[in-house]
Amino acid sequence: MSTAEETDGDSTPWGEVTPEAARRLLVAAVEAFAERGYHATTTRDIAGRAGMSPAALYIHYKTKEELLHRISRIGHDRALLLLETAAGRDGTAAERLADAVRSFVSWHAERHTTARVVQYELEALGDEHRVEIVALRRRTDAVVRRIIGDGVRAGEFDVPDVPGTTLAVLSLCIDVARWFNAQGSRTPEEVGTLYADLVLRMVGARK
Amino acid sequence: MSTAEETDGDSTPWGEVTPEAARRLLVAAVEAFAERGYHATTTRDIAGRAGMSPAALYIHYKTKEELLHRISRIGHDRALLLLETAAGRDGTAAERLADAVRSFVSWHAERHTTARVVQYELEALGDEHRVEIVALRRRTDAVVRRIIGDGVRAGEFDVPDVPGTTLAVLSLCIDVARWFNAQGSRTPEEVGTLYADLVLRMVGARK
DNA sequence: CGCGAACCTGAGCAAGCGCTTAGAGCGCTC
DNA sequence: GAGCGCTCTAAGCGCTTGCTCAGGTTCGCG
Repeated sequence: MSTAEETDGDSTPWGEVTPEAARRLLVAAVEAFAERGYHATTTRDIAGRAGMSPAALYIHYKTKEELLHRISRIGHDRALLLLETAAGRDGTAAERLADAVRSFVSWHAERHTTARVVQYELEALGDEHRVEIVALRRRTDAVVRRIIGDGVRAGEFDVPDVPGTTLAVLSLCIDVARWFNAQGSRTPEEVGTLYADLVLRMVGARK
Repeated sequence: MSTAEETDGDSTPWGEVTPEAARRLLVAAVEAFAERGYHATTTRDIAGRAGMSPAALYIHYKTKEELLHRISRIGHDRALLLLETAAGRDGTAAERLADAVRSFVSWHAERHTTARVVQYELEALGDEHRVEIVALRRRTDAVVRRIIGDGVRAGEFDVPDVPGTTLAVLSLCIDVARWFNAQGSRTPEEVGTLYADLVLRMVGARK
């Protein structure tokens, strides 16, 4: 944990953001956006949380919207990586689906501050940036749809409506970011396990 | 449909809001809040959509936040009424749960513009108003939990974690407001039916 | 030591914000 | 038909917003 730097795990969440001042600003922005929402957050608030003057923000980022885009891009990349890793492992469709849901959901719970911004501030992005992010989300959808489709073809699952069920599964997982509370009684891993079970039921996985 | 006025159904969505100018403003606010979010919406935009000057808004509402509160209050009341009606009917727990989910979800799809504001702009409310709305949401949660609990006690459902499953079911239903698109390929009723089936699977209802 | 690049601040600009005020128009009653 | 209450508008106030810019500090490097 101390010497790890670019191992791409979750050890240093914003390790790819340099220099350090830019990372501090970005972390401050994540907190502020998650608490109040993008539009209700001022650049003065972000700079203040990072211990800087408002003008310092514009040395590292062209606009407030660019900050949101960086957060959204990195967050989507990480979430997609989690899903694709689980989907690519060996095992039955049920095992891969459970694994994917468990890691995707526990990430949304563990890092719910980031996830809230990533999942619910999409519409504040500018047109070009939004197009880029929407493409990532389509890949996310495709990964889940593929696992469910595999399970249906293998006779493991009973799913009358694959696209609809895919949508519902992803919607269920994403919404964890909205309600999860760190002070609550469940750990991120517990929520991940619960949700993996619920999703297996949704696709009619044989026990 | 033509002569119905105060029958409390969904025939005249904002029928309880009078006078007509106040209703026009409220409908305009719902559209604007749903499209851009509360904080990104200006009072000039709301008044403009209602065909009035900005000052006209303040004859009918004390502040912009009061508008949001009225929308949120009426929307929560309606959604809660749908759930309680379904929950209070005769039938097995599975029938009541399916009924509740179907009507709750198809309302969120049909009136997704309103529902988006109601469900996702909670945090923009002032402290007192938010407390009031949160109380309504707890009642919503209690209704669903009760049906699921009934089903477990009757041996109809297999649910290891009732509070967790209740949370997941409501989360799934509510999130319909976020992704539903009127131009999409599914009707609100189709989504309601699909979701009722998925929820019955989640609670392990016997076929 | 001298110099340039990188980083940051204090002050502030133009624009837009929520909301207020003075008064106009209109339909109602007595 | 004068007076009154209700509804609405034009104008604008005070403030905050995202963002800029000239200048200062710090640092590595010759």
